[in-house]
Amino acid sequence: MSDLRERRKLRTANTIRVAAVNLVHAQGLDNVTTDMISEAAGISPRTFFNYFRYKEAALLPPTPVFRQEAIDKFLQSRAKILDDLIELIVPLTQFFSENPKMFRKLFEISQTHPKLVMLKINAFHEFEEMVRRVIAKRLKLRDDAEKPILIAALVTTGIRIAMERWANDGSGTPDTEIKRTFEDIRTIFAQ
Amino acid sequence: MSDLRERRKLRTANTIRVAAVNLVHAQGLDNVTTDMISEAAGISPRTFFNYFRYKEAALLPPTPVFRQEAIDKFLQSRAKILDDLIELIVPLTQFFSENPKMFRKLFEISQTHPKLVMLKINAFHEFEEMVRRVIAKRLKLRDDAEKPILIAALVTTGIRIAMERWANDGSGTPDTEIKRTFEDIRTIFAQ
DNA sequence: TGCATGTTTTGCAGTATGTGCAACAAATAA
DNA sequence: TTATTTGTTGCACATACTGCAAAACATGCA
Repeated sequence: MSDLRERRKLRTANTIRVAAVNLVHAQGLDNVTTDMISEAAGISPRTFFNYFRYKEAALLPPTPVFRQEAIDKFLQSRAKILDDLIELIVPLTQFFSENPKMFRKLFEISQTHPKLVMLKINAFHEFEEMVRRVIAKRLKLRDDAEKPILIAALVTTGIRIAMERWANDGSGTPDTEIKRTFEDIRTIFAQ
Repeated sequence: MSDLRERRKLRTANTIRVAAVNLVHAQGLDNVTTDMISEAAGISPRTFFNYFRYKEAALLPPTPVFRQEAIDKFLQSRAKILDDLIELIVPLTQFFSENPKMFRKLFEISQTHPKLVMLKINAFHEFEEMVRRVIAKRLKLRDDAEKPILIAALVTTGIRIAMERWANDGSGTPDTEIKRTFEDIRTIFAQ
């Protein structure tokens, strides 16, 4: 598998994404067909489904993945797990802070249609599973043990709210919002 | 609008639900068509869509609603808001603890297909919005203020995990799992 | 009872999503 | 150049879902 081919595929996927986001932003999800997106992206209708399993998938940012070194560091650390998790996750928000325009457009779109709200929520849920697995590994527990499940759910919820805060008010960076949110969470449960 | 008509509609909706759950449980979501469900429920294919907007909607329990008296009590209480929220929400789980078989079947199904996982998550998200509104009212804040958003998200996450715990291990009742889960959450954030 | 009214169900015709398959085109390796 | 691998496309098809108007049904009232 050559490097060129891979980059070409990434570029094509991105072209489709841009076409999809723009069309949907302008006309609404229900008024945009996969044919229109393909047309705008310069590919055949069939090819659209080679890249995305369903129409709406072109409207989501690619699933983030932890860098291996970051995982290793997290697994070996003995500091508080919540702090380490935040440190592990914050770099993933870089994609958004580097493309704030695209992100806000995506965020805006995702509020216009129940289907898209659902997909956004689902993306966080998949993220939650990834976080759960890495927590289980650090705690040397099974994937489906109670502790990893609960911590992953709470942390993901915090991240979700923090990103919403950031997308809404605009000032600051994702990571300051994340820190502020988790302080708020502590306050809520401290009594 | 007579009472008879209303009850008939509820009964029909339920017939469709039962047919759908059983068929999907036996054959998997992708091998069951809306035509098959309609056939099994004794209605025409077109009528299916009079009752449910999309195929999968027949596979979800009806959205729970707070009873008005419970809301009033919650709004007027001056106790700790987290405790009051739990007290407000626990009665909603009665439907499940009263129909454990149906619930477990639903729960089982919802793990077999990404689409169904997504719908389950989405159901909790809609629940979260309901909780957020009632929190905002009690705190005399806007719906989109930070505090209601955050508290609603955290509480809903706790409930979701608690219900998963209950569905998985089987013993006990939903409300004991809810209390145990929130104690665990406190522990996680107390340091 | 029998008619008039409102409601629900149904059939039909049509659009869109999404899949399998086999032919084709293009890039890469030899 | 030729052989091989990889990606793209067209076609045929199943299924989801909608709008509309006719038919069937239930209900309220003379």
